[in-house]
Amino acid sequence: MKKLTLKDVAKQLGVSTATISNAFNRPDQLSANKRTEILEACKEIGYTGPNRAAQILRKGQSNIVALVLADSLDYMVTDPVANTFIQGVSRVLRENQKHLLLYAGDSDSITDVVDFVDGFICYGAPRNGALSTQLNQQSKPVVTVDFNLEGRPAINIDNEKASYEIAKAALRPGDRAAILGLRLIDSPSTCRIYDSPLLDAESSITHRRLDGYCRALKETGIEVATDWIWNLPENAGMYAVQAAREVLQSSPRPDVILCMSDIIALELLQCALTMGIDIPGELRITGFDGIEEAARTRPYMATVCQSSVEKGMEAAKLLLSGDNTSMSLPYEIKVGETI
Amino acid sequence: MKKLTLKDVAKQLGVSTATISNAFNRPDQLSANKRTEILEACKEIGYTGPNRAAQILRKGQSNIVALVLADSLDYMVTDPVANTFIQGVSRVLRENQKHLLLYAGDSDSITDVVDFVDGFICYGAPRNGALSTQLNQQSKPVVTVDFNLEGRPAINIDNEKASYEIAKAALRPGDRAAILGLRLIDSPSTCRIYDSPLLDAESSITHRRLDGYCRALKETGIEVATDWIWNLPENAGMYAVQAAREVLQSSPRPDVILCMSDIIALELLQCALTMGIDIPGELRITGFDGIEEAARTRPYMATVCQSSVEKGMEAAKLLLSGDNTSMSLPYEIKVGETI
DNA sequence: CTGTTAGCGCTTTCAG
DNA sequence: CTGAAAGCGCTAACAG
Repeated sequence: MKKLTLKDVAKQLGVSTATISNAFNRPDQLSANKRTEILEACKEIGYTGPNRAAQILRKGQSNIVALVLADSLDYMVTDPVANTFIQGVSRVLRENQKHLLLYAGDSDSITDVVDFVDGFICYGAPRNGALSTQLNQQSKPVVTVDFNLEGRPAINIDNEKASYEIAKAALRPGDRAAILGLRLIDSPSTCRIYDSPLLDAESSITHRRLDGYCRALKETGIEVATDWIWNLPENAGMYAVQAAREVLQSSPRPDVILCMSDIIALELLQCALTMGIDIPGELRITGFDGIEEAARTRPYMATVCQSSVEKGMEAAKLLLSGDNTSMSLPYEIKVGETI
Repeated sequence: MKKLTLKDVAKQLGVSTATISNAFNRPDQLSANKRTEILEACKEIGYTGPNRAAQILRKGQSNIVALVLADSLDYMVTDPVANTFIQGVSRVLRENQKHLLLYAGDSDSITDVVDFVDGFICYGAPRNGALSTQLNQQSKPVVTVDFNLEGRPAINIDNEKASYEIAKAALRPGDRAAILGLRLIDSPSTCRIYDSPLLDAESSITHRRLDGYCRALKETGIEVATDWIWNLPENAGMYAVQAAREVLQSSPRPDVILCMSDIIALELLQCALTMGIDIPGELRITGFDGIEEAARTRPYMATVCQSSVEKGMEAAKLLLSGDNTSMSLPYEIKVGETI
């Protein structure tokens, strides 16, 4: 049995195509009676409504929102921070009957979808920088998160300030301090940064975090050499373990280690405990993000809690509202038991 | 500046629309020279290729695959098992230039997307049973995972056998045993099942797991009353904590607790350790799934490892291949340190 | 309130 | 290899 078209149905019911269309899309254009009559008849003969593909072309609207993630879905989908963000987004989209298309930030271009999605939420700077340009050149709404695109509304937290505050809480004068950073330089593996050229030093949030750490360090009278700053290419346990081992085996060992994510901090904590290091007696650790697992761990991780769910919800709301107003979301310093 | 259409471009370049279309879609229809010449000219004037919305309508193909999850995205997106599955799916889709649309299993219907997606991967029985019917009635390819749909290819592991084996490994004659189950009955909160009507007893994989446990229990000469079987509505820590408390406070306390997921088992382990219970001396625990966190925990969880990444990859491959052959994937019993 | 009609932008036959 | 033309299925303006 071939799929029914609106035209078939109109013929069968002996009314015009406009009437069928209106019955589904514009209730005000026909009497309530006629409408329910038509809708029932449609149900009876198995017509579930106008073909969406045709609607998309005709209306220029698909009810699909693309969520452009910073990196390949492969990485992103297992990152707990990204996940809670997606959770927030999906909650609002669902309320508004929109659908969610996941788009990888290392894709070649957005041309595959730009013609039919209703808008973009861009979570973090796409690994492929060309996407940023393309996103900005097209005319559909874009909301950026943890990242800025000229002229587009953005949602952020104050990463510099948050990092400054958590570092201040952890540091004591005379400390030896190390930093486990994220995407500070362009390297495919865990390594110390030395004087490698910095990656997106102007725009990336991890550089803002570094700025915050550095301000706190300076104020406390502590210097950190670039061989005490590690770079992880991705926020994944596997890279964190390597960095954790390297830093814990340094001699002399640092008194404080500032980590740019909870994943990193947790892995470090695990390593340290295994080595029999007393936390926070011999070593203080701070994280960033406030993921659930960080709260489950004993001792509780000192970290910056940002509500990713809310971030996601706000991003989706902002996109759907069409507003062009950026916003800065609150965060919370959780002192925990590791400093 | 208005967006260019294929027609505009054809006029500007002084060729027919068919030629432009062919240049983009069917290289064999024109000389290589002409083709690159056209493609370059297009790039120059800023035409990135045929409008996708129109292509979708015309070709009946969108390169979008819908992943129908068992429940709302809200729940699913933070479930580590689901996430690794999505990871697998996305990896294969990306290789094949397909895009991923996440679809909630508690949606009202699939009509919003059925007209334009190229196919469906259905991960677990959708909470809204109507979706199953609709999926089966439409003509686009469907692959089911951890679940069966008449006439459609399915990917599963042998849940009954795996559960039997892990239970056998954990049980000793004379044990008192309890079960922490998942979606066995229709209840919105954690509770014992007693003799509530079972939910999808025929088709659900958690009932297969229960079958496996029961076979092992019987063989070992152990009886488990229905007030020693708990039901969790979702695979989430919050429900697990409640069940864990209830079961650990039972008196006499069980010697073995069989959990239908690692999330449940981990939460139980945590509770037990907090209460000072010796694992496995005073209490043995088994999980199911083999999530990463279960391997990070000390003592290591005894569990059934199934590779969700592979499941996802196989599901996507199967969908794209158009084959109609179901498959059963291997699993591995990991004895761990909790039994 | 209903029917007619011109496209939305493209693909693909078909004749040249 | 090219150009003309018929739709894919629908919506919305317009005239009745």
